[in-house]
Amino acid sequence: MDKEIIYDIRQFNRFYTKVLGLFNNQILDTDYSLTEARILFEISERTECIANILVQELNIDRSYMSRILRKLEKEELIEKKSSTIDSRKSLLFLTKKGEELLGQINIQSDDQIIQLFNGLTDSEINDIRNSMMVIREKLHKNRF
Amino acid sequence: MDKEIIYDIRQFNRFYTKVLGLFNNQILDTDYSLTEARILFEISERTECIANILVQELNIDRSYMSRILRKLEKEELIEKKSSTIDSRKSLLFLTKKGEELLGQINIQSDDQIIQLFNGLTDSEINDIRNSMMVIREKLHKNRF
DNA sequence: GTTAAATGTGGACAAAGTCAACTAAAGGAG
DNA sequence: CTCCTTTAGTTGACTTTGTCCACATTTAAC
Repeated sequence: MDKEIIYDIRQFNRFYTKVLGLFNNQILDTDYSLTEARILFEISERTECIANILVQELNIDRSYMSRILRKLEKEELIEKKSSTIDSRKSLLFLTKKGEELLGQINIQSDDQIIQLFNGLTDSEINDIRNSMMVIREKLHKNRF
Repeated sequence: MDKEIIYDIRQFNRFYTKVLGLFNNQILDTDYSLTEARILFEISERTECIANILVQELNIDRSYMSRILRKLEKEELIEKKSSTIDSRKSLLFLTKKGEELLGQINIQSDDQIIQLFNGLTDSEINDIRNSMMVIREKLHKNRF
């Protein structure tokens, strides 16, 4: 593989690390971290969500996940319901309060995107979007 | 701005958070963190690098940066030379050992890229690369 | 039925990051 | 030059985040 291509990819990775870093630090007038937000998001997207899926999906240590979930439960953002078919597992659900928080987070995240694209023309925005789709599709095929 | 576009962008951001996460956790059979690697990289890229530039560029707290640099100096990866024209500043340089480490890190990082693209055709790789260039250019114009 | 694997928890700890107070030097404005 | 402000960096005390290991329980596999 060409050195120059690798160079460009790494340059993009550094660049996008910075973009995401700004996004994720800025994340939230709420008192919750990016990780917690991602967990809430994943729970809301899945019909039968258990801790171990989150561990794999978000690449977080099991014990750490356990503690985060306990905290979220304590703050009544999520509920755990022990599975009837496999009592090792707990099914995870957002509470009303959790859904509301996630809603807030989504609004703020949308705002961040809007700011990121502020000043660009519709056509430029569309170019970026299409480029993102290309990257995601191609790499997705390839294990991600 | 269209809801659907925002949705796609955020999907990409989640996706690429995961990609970079894997990269950066995997980062290194060496005993150094991503942040330390980035600092070494930035020092090597600049002719007159001082701590405060790194603070701004990498978005890291001043006090934290101070400690990291002290550690890197102690491990003889970098050197500080107090500026003659402004004695508040220290100019930062990689030592031989630091350059060697960065070299190793670069080799490993290149390998990661190669793995990421493993199985894709040259044409697909080029599509991805071009897409990355588009994103970087357009967003770069826009403050990043 | 015994062994192995999966799921989750808890303790103890280490690494990463933050906040505020501080020193010291440089850059003005008068 | 003197006073004030800004910039660069350091230090202490702290919180948050993340890791490692041992463990209990339950299910799956042979």
